[in-house]
Amino acid sequence: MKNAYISAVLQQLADFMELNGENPFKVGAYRRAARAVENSRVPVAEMMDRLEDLPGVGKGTAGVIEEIITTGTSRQLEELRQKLPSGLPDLLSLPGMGPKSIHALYRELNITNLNELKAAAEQEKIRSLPGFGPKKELKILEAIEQFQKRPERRLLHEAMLVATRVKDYLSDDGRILRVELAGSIRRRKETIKDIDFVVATREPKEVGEYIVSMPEVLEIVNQGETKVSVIVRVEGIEMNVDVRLVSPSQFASALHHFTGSKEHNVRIRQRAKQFGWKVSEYGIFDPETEVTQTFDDEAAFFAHLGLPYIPPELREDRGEMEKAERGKLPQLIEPGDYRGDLHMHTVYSDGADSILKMARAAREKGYEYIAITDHSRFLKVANGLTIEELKEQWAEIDEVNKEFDDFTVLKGTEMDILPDGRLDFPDEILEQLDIVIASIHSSFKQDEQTMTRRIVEAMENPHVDIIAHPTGRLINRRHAYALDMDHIFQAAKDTGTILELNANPHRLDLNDEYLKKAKEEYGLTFTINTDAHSVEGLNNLPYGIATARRGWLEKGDVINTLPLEELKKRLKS
DNA sequence: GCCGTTTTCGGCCCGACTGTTTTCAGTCG
Repeated sequence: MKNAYISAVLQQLADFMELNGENPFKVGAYRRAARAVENSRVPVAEMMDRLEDLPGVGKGTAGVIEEIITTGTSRQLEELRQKLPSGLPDLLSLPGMGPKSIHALYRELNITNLNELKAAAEQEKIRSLPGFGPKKELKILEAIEQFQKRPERRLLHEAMLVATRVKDYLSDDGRILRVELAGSIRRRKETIKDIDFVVATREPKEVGEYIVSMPEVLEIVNQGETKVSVIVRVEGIEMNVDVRLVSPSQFASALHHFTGSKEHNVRIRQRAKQFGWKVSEYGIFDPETEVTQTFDDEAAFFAHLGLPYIPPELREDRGEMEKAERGKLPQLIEPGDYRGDLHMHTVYSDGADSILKMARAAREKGYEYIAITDHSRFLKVANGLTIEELKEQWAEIDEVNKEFDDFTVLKGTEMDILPDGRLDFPDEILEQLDIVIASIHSSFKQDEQTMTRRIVEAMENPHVDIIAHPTGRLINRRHAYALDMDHIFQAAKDTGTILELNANPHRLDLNDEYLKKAKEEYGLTFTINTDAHSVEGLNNLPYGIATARRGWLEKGDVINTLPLEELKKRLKS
């Protein structure tokens, strides 16, 4: 039984308990247990005898976890399901609706799902309940409308485009003394709902006026002394932007606070409490001296709590606090560590630019090498190369290499793994290439066993160096193929195959969580590549680096940081 | 329900905002 399943049952149990009016701390305890299970590196089902080793798991929740492992569910959850309508937990996801309101509506008006809630609000039945009124009724209707429209989370690169425009505008005003991105976009999550900024100023009112008069603003959601919230449209992308206005001395604390994540902030406050202090967005308050300590930057903020600087990408409560406390934070990979891109396409297959143009653009970026990896003959839609065309390309690469004495173009391929698991080129071709990437572009719907075997067999070929975009997901568009990832990671370890982190912001594949798991549990090595189909595509690298950092990767985990000669040694012969 | 350099009971992260009140409960990030 997978940890994700056990964790989901615990979450459901917590939702139902909350709706049932249980002690909020008890509910919180179950949520914490769910998180601990989700984050456990070991399958929890294999550690039944020491469940209480998990942080936040005690006698009570250990018993429930054991029950879930043995019976697939929990008796308490089933009883609550009998008692409460199954649609109630869905209502928790409506903004402005918490357990108390939902339970009151159920108790007083027998509302059990979204449709009944909508009908009751439209018939103005809600306003007469104690604690509710006309405004709340209207808010409920708006929330339902918003929810049904489902404003999908935007991809990171779209959010960055909007954020960059807004930041430029903010930086132009002399009354704004400091400005930084905060929230999930600063942590570089793969999708973003709102763009958060923290701004330091002594004239919040005037700056608020300046913000709402930005030409790209479509709508002012909220304009106060401490927060301005607007909807902007930049190049057709509409997003919500929240700007927090603070005094210069509060800036560092506010930046930390609004960067989050929420879970990370909880851990920070708990630590401060050990010293008897209170952390808020304004600083760290010591009740004994009644002094609120402020900081010049985040590093000073962390130092005050006896911690090293924790990079934003790690602030997810995935173990960074424990590591920071012991001085064992990873030295995350930096953009400057990167020496060359090993996956890109040219006019030979479905790319837009020539080998020479790609090479020159990469050299301009300061790279020492690239690999040209056009598609193979099976992939007709992408104009995949025949063996003859591949050999013509080798001749051209040799010509291009004559132009440089400080830069090298490697001969590669992105070769298809065929639906039956065979590879698209024979070994006598593969052995002549510097680098062989294998990947799947067909028959996505095969079952888990077949799909996993396809990839594992490709890894077992002694010439295959890399598996590109291993799970095949397209964020917000297509799910990952059905794969047994533990099996894939084990096979990568056994065969010395390198897994790609594809930096295309639509892919980011492997994702942050798989990277962390593959590194920590299997000790794998990775490669970060843009999969560029044009010179512009090379610019996607920062999204790959950011995702690698979210996956706790260090320089030594990524082959693109190696000098050319060492890279060649690391690749299979 | 969990937990302990304030340790086996009594807390559990903090402050702002909103809409409902007439001093506060609920929700959010």
